[in-house]
Amino acid sequence: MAIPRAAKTQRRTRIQEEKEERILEAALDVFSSSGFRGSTIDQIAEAAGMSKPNLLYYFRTKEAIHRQLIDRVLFTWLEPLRAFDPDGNPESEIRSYIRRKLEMARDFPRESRLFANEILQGAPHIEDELKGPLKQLVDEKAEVIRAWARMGKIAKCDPYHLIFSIWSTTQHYADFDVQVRAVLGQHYAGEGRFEDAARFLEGLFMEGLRVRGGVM
Amino acid sequence: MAIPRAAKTQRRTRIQEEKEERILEAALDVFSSSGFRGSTIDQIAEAAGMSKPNLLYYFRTKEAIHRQLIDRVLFTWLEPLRAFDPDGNPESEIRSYIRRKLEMARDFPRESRLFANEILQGAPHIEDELKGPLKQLVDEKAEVIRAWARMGKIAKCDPYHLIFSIWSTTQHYADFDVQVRAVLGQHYAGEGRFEDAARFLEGLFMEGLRVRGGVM
DNA sequence: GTAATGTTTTACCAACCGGTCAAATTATCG
DNA sequence: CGATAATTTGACCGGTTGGTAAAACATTAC
Repeated sequence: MAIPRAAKTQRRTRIQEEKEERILEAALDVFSSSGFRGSTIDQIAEAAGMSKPNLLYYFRTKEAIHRQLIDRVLFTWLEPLRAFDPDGNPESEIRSYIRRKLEMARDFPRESRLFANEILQGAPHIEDELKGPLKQLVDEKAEVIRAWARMGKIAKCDPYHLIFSIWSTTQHYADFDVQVRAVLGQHYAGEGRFEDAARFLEGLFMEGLRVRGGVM
Repeated sequence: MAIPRAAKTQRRTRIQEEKEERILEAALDVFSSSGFRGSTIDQIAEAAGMSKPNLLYYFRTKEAIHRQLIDRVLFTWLEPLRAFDPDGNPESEIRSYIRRKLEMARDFPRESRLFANEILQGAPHIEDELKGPLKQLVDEKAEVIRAWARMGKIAKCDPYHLIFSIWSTTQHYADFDVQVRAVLGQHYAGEGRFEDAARFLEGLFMEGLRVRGGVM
């Protein structure tokens, strides 16, 4: 009997693991460039090299694929912020946070766009995660930044808007890649733009946060 | 005979103007929150309070609505950058550019999201405008900024990445509004976040661009 | 080998989608 | 008023969409 929809079984087979991985990989491609509503199961199935009913054997609905993808991405996406060390040196912590976020924009642009698409369209699937775990993490790190400012290690500033500005400036290179490419023209070639961006952003934030007359 | 599809006539009637406006207004709502592919004519028609065939009497295709909307938005969207004055004071020019972009994010978030959706999904409808008029304008203003740096009025920096960072930080408050709301929680209420953002961003960019040891 | 389980395919469905058509209705103008 | 043009509606169409059912096929366990 062929009842079990890959869920009834306790143990996942080798084929299941492979196929699910292939589906998620394909879905990342499709969802990140068309958004949830604009993507079709057929597109994902084709990108994954299988038929639609076959794909639906592994994931019962389009939502199920999307949810699993979002969950996975959200976790790794916050990794750099989690790594923010309260006991570290403020300058190097912020500098390396910027650098890591920029590396992620460079190396995982699809993940960034998947996330951006979701937020842009009102985050219908992840509102809870934003208000829960995300807010909690940001609150925690904001307090760290505030403490640094109190100790005079960096200029006084609103830590939330500081974090927003680091998010937006770095993710811009993934999310608005087409625009960046159009504007930079020939200078876009290769990955040089990421080095230029890193230099610019590190300069901006380091000078912008420097305590006047002192060293960070 | 009822042939004319609102195009054959030279003169637009009062009804035509009103209805077209209502359709574009409704389409802005729908497109900005679902993207092009994710939006349906039915949704737009319902939001505009008319039947689908009636809507299609004014705009022949879904693309036609979208194109007109994009054209209109793109023009006003670049207005602040156009206003950038080469002969003005660098500090106040940059400061007021930031402020104006932030005001637009506050007052026209749907327009920002429409644009963001389009870029995110690969800008299939406006690639030419990005590579043409947009690039040209940015090139021109980048040269202005570079000149200011050469004259020692602001710190040396890559003008393109400066512009990108102003775009991204300001538009973030429109495009990622849901996330900003989730993270700020109760502090999101009202429009105070825009004043906080303005204060933070002006500080960041003003200090970040200040020539060390001198005044801008 | 064979029986049980796991995987893939073919055929299909109801709902939705962008868009058309012709007829009915309403506004405009002399 | 009547005629003409502008607008609105309802019925419809072919193609796509998310998803299902069942049978065919492959794999594994004994």
